[in-house]
Amino acid sequence: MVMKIATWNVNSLSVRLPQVLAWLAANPVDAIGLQELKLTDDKFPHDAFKEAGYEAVAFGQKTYNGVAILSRHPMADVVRNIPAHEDAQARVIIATLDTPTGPLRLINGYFVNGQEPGSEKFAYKMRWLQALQDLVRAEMAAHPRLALVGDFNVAPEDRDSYDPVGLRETIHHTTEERNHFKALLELGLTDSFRMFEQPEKIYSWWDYRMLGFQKNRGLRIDHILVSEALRASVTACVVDRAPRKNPQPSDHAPVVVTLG
DNA sequence: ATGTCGACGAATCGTCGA
Repeated sequence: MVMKIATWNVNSLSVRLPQVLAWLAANPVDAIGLQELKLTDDKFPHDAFKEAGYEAVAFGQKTYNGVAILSRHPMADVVRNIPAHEDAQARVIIATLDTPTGPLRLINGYFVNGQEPGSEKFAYKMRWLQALQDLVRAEMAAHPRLALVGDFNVAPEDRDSYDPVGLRETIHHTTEERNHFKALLELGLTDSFRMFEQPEKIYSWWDYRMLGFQKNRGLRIDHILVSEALRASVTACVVDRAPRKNPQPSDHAPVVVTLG
């Protein structure tokens, strides 16, 4: 029973809905975490996704942020944001997917960007990452089959950046951010992309400016982490660059994990 | 500092965030 789970920062679901529907038609994944919806829940296109075969749970807000999970399998026990962490920004949604191989806890996050080290936004990123870590620890204790997906806004290693030297200790590259990523791995999660031999210079985000995509000046900041119980069934993890070539693309590409 | 998107409010652009 092959199952696929994806993550995609769509940078405005209103603008990107046709592309998301087209991608799902070509890639009928079991579930996908979406980030940066930039719309309120009353505007969430439940009907369009239902026609495509997906139930959705959403946690949106006006203008910024906003996350959702689409699933072909029934969802339950939905959590919005980090319960122990007061936050005006809609960045996390969690659901249990009732899959043929058993329940799968899916945590979908739009991690804080952080602007630049030393800024107030960076301090918020650090607090948020700590709160998320505590939440993931608790979720893992309750749900052995767990995946953490989303736009992490962290390039975990130098090979995840087009210019690790020039961008050393800048945002997405700092030791503090990378330590938070490592802390998630130390909880027992595995970066599914790095379970496999991958081509060099594979990224999931490219700046809109300066022909970033055309020059492959990107970062791998969108990730799918899996728990020990899921790890054995992972057979592939790929970035799908194709949607980045669309007219009016998101600045991010989808990442897809296959569970065999 | 710049570049390019997208949302927003109050403009037919300026500002913010990424």
